[in-house]
Amino acid sequence: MKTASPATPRQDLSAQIAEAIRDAIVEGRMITGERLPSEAELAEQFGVSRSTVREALKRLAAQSLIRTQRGAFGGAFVNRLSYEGAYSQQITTSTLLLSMNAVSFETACEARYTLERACAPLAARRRTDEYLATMRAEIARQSQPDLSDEAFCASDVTLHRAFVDAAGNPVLSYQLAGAVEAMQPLMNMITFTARSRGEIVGLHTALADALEAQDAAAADTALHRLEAYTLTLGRDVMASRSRHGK
Amino acid sequence: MKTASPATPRQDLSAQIAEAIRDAIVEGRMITGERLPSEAELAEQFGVSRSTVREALKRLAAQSLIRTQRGAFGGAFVNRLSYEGAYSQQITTSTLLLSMNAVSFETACEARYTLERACAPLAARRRTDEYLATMRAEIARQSQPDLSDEAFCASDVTLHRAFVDAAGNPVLSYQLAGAVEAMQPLMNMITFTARSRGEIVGLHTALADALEAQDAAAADTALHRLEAYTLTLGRDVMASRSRHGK
DNA sequence: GCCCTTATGAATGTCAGACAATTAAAGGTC
DNA sequence: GACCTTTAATTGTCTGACATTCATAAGGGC
Repeated sequence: MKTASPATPRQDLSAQIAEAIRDAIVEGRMITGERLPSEAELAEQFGVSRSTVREALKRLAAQSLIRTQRGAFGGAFVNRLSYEGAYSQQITTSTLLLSMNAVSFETACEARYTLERACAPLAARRRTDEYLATMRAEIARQSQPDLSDEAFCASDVTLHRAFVDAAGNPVLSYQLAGAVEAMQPLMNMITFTARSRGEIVGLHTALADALEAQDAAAADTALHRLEAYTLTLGRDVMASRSRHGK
Repeated sequence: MKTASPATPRQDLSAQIAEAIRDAIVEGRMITGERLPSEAELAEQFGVSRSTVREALKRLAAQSLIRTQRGAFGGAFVNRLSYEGAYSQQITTSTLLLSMNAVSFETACEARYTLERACAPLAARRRTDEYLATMRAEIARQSQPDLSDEAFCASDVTLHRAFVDAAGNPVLSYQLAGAVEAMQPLMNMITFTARSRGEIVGLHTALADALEAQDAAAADTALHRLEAYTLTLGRDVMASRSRHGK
């Protein structure tokens, strides 16, 4: 049946088939939850072997466009692409992009805080007690002197995500997830002294206070100062790294 | 050799292998441009068949973590994850998220313009003649009355991406690419009247003027008004859609 | 009739082996 | 040295088989 596309043998068959199915999903010809034909049927439809179809399906699964289920009445189903799924993909891509050293600490830092500041007006307007409580709790945790650097960073991420979520826009949260989480590996390289922790906790407190008072300008200021301070910390690490060779 | 992980048979072998290789790449044990062992070698190393390895590799290829080359001295190579690659993945994920109707037009619109406004201060400070010229050119195109709605939307995207790129931060551009491009399918549903086009072109001109004058506040205002206007247009479409069934 | 156990069949997951297609490099010819 | 041919390595594809999973149907005990 192979329709023999005239001059498109540039890609693998599996890539072409993956693309065809992806288009069907994106264009709404297949709806969420719908079951794809079985691998054997797809193989026949596209005029290829089952292995080729399977490779195509694995490509789609890697983008979490479909999920597969074994057993009777199993098969491949169109995924809903939940926010969580989108988040994790977003984070994976962003982390990759940064970890491949194509991006300087300065650039990543600037992007992250610029985006975060964008949330400030919405967060100040919409913040609920729930998110405020999360931020306060993380600030308390960050004040414990026996906290490891990794745990401090993780808490930092949690706090900032609470701030972003307080803006009450899931698409914004999704976009920011990448920016905030992807910075963590870079932040993890920083050894936090007691003094720098104190400084950061102070700025976090200012941020939480601003949100509580629904003062967007104050939140903006706190984030500006946090960016500046993070930048100096990061620069120190980068400088000492390049001094000690690689 | 199968190390028989104690209690992790939750995933397919191909997914496990993909994850193992992905970790190796992310953690820097494999560097950009490096060649992976051949499929046959990987199959032996992991104690699985070649098909299983291939499925794992397809998963990684779908995330553009690797690229494959046929022939002698071919194989799978660790990809650099260029900005373009990251862009397109970002766009795919964002588009999917929006197109699956899990997101309202209002939410998407708010997120998009909130993020774009975040770029205003940087863009106003750093804008070069190049990006200004691109914006002016797109405004001129949008003023042509015989332009199709699709072309109008595409030009809109180009203009807004020029604005974002003017901020001079590639990470920011990458993050925004998703927000801006993913809106296009939603915008494409809008039929632009001559009046609405005029309104939009006027706001675009105000945005370009603000950038030229390096006036961040004016750019912010223009984007606010653009958001408000886009929202009314979108609401009209949604309303008429729900009236006419479906 | 009701519940528990046991087939059954359809589907994915995995394997093994084969061949085709591609490609860079080595070797040969002039 | 330039050009052509061979070669070997590697991915791409196909075929057929078996293992595994799992909802449903069938059967048996009470």
